[in-house]
Amino acid sequence: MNTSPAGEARPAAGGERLFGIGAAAERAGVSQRALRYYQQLGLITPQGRTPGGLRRYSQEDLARVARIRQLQTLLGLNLDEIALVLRSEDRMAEIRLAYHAERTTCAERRDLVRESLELQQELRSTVESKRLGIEGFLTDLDARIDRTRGLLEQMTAPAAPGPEPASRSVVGH
Amino acid sequence: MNTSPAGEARPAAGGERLFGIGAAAERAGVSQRALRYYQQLGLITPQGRTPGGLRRYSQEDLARVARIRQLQTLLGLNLDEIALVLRSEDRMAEIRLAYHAERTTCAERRDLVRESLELQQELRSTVESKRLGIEGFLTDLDARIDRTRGLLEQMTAPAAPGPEPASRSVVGH
DNA sequence: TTTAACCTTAACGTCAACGTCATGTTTTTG
DNA sequence: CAAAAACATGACGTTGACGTTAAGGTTAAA
Repeated sequence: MNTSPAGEARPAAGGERLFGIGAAAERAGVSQRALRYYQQLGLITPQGRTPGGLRRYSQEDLARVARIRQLQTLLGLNLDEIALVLRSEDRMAEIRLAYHAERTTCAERRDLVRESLELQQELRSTVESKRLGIEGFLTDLDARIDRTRGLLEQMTAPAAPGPEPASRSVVGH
Repeated sequence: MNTSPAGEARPAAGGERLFGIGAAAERAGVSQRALRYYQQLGLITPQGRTPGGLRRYSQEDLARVARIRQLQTLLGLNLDEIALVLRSEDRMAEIRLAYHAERTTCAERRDLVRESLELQQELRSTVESKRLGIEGFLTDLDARIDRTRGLLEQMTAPAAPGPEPASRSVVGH
């Protein structure tokens, strides 16, 4: 990671402020290399370039990077799978816009929407199962923690006043 | 992955049936290489070996492999982190047994228990945040799915009978 | 006992997701 | 405008988690 002093946002004329790759990387919490790599894989395209060829990232771009990271770390998808998801989402937005403008419903687009819906539902089911898994893991872990706490209590307070050796609930210290 | 015909369990004498690495791998849903690799990293040690040196896995071993996979795929931990978790769990079980046998509470062990508790709590917090993240992701995804469904409906049924163009709920097909 | 199936260790290969130069360009700052 | 800071492209390096031979031993079945 670079030790650059946090480059500023550059307002051009319209008002949408853009970031150089350094500032963008810092804000997104990834390396510059990662940003270039994502671009190479077609995951993002910085909103523009300076006349000299330097990348300029918009906040929208940054949000996209955040989404990439989310899909990566939360769901454990690899970058190819992420590309699929993002492309599908992009197509949806595009179609939505087109539909909003001209009210034409051509069958080709309908099929694309159907396709997107299926992918979303597939994604949903994998995420749901992941949620269940994590939930199960958590309750199990809580049980373990309870037991560990119990043991620790027993070890620290050896003289028990009450004559009940078979208790198993948390007292909420 | 091997195309071996699903080796059988080998009952020795006591009754605890053991599996060769092929059968173990198949049951655990990992490759033989993975099992050896886990062993190399100290994550598992097959319960025993044949006189000739072949690994024998118990069901307990298989459960351990399942836990490794769980920590890997569900939480996204790497094998080094998994090693830490498992070692801590092992120490806990050991101490629990020792405490059960001789009632002695030496300070050294108490500290280990405390240490384990802290690790468990740390793990819990990361898992909890992961759960929250996934939950958020899911509700967001559900909203997206809703919107996609809505668009699809609009595109398939263009002739609207009722004069209300601003509806936004699911009808539950 | 002789296979055939299964297993051993050792060593090199692979693949994703970047990290890390090297070298030259662009932009910003004083 | 000159130096400093930020960036571009290209190419090679790294790391984790295995995959894949290679060259043999072990075990179960016939």
